[in-house]
Amino acid sequence: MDHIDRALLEQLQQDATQSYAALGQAVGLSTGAAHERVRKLREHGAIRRTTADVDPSALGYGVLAYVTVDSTRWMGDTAPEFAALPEIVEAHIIAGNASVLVKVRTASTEQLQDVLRRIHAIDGVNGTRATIVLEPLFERPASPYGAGAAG
Amino acid sequence: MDHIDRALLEQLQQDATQSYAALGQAVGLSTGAAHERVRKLREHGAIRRTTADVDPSALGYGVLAYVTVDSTRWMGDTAPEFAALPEIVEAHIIAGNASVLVKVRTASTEQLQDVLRRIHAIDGVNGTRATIVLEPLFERPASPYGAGAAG
DNA sequence: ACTGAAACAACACAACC
DNA sequence: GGTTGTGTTGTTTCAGT
Repeated sequence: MDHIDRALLEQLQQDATQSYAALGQAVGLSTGAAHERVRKLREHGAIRRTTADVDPSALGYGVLAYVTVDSTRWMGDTAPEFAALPEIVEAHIIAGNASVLVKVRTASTEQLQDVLRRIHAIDGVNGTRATIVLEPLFERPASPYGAGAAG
Repeated sequence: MDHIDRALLEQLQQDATQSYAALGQAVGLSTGAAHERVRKLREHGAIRRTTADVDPSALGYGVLAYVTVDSTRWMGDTAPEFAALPEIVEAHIIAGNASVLVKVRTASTEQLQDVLRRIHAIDGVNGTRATIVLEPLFERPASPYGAGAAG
């Protein structure tokens, strides 16, 4: 994981459709070498997958909310329960007042309410607090670059 | 935006590297027709881009936090200020107690503290509350499917 | 709008440095 | 680990329906 690998990752985050020739040129490598580097980045899990960034509103999901979940038990093994709700796009164990923070996309506030109901049905859950997003300022499908972290 | 388009979007979210031939086969279309459909989905913005999903920890970003930001003024025009901090991967205007919710990735808690310091330096900001993620249960780079929303 | 085929470009593998 | 070359595969365009 050197500076060339990081440059490749940055390029591929911006546009994963470009050819290995273009990719190589961007980082100062031949087509074959760029290809081999990317293959290894995939193999080692640095690139988890390459995916289409789909506009949620194109699918009718106009409501975005973050929900903190209170519980009466340890929630570290509840990933399957939350993942079973397709409207939940992220779930995290957090430090602080609540146990779990989830990110939810729905078509309507009615549907959001239904998701809250289903979260309440999960064993150990005894409370939720939803925060509705009025306007997304931006969502980068990206990890930070140029922020000085070491790989 | 019919059921075939939705099937294409789902396929491409799972794996954007597959060939148009495979894509067409998955949705019951010829190579050329699949290609034309995907071209239009890109053109109309349903597919914003195709991107590599990079593991943040591979880049040394092991700390994930959500920060609510309090302010003394309307924050609807502050997207550039927040976007200028590369560690901020999402920013939203929210309803509720705080004005803005941001998602932050850093290499360390020290670096997180530095981000908080720079958020405080934004005009109108008069408070932050950080919630540290102890363990991400899952993050889907996906919009929900099969959740009953209309396109 | 989809099909099928032909021209073109990119990928994947190999031999070598 | 890199480059350059070559057969194979996928992409892209277009006439026909």
